Amino acid sequence: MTDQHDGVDKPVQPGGYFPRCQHTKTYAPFTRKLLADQQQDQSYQKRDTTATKEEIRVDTTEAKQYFSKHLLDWYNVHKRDLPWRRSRNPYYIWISEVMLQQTRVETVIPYFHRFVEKFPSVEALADAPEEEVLKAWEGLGYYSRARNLQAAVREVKEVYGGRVPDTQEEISSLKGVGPYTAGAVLSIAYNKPEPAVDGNVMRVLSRYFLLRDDIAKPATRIGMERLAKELIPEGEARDFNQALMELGATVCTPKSPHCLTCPVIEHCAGRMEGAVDALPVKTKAKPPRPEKRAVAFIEGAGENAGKVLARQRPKEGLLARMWELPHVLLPETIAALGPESDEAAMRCLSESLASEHGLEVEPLAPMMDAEHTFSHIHWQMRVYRCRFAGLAGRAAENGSAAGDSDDGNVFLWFGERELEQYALPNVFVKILKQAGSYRS
DNA sequence: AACACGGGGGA
DNA sequence: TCCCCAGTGTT
Repeated sequence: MTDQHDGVDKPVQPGGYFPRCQHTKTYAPFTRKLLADQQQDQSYQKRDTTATKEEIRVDTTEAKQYFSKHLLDWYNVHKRDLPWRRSRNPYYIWISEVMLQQTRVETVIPYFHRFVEKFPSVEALADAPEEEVLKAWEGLGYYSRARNLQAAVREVKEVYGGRVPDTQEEISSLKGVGPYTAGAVLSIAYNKPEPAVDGNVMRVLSRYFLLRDDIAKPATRIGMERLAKELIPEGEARDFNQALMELGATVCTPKSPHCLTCPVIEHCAGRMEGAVDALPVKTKAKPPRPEKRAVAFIEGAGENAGKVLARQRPKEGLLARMWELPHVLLPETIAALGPESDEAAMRCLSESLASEHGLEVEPLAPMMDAEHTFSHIHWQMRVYRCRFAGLAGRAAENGSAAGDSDDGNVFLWFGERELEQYALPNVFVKILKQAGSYRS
């Protein structure tokens, strides 16, 4: 946390470009104005008649104009050559923005190329089988993004005649399009003066304007959007919004920011306060809960020789509709026993698979360990080699479609061909690779 | 307001 | 290895 924010009123400090204010939180003058606007627009207008307030307003305007102009000039020289910047096709911009949610530029680039090649238009994506879209997203994470994107694209095709909407109301109503993505597409594709506030932007603004509000809180994002919108120079929304994000991504980085090359260092309030390293303020997420899981590695025989039995996950929830090796959550009583609990774990694996899926297996011996951390769960997995002893109700036939009643209960023998066709969470790709049953 | 939802990169 | 990153939807 910050060293400044101790809940005690600070005295007004003389000197400096942005003298500290007499509040429990120490804001620069125009910072206070931002918050005042947000909370009490009218009362602020009335108070804004004194000489002191007048000066503050002038200061604010200058600092904002300085920021916008220098940032824009910098961007025109230093912008990166990114695939989606070579197009103004709103559909491509949209794809890139959805992929860029929670995901780095370098990671997204190869996915973006493959995705637009495979689904070059709204119609192509709308008409594609969901399975193919999920496969194209494999490894990118947050798979509901892919599902929501396709649902939204189908709506664009049917309701808007294939044209990506260019109004806040319409585009925000699409699945998976929140405040950030809406602003990004409207500004970048259509040059509309809407803010696009992501993590980069909140970091940059919190430092430059010395905003100590917790960026994890929704109310802070609302305030940032208001500020970001004010900063957009007339007719320059497209480049300005990208400039703001570009600065956060390449200069005003989370750790060890490159202040000496920053185009707006001269008026950066965070820098002047020596508070850059402490900003932005963000409450920590709680650590992921640990889960011990037993995984069944079941090799086929006869016509399924060389294949491994996989299960399709339910259509809702974690890793929805993706494929995986069958596995079960071990109860605390077993998990607490530690590595010596293999006997108990194997019994639990066998019993759970039988009762939950009608899958009969005989666990033979531990094979390998694997770990996977989601943002909220930590999986500690032990893989057990198992002998296949039958699947109740229905044989594990390749190619059979899953009915609703089969949700979470569909099995398939996975070989090379299935690996190329169906999406698996990363952790299972790694397990299969390490098991040496398949080539990469 | 709190939680669910992946995976990658850097110190 | 551990720590950090961070949009949208749901409850």
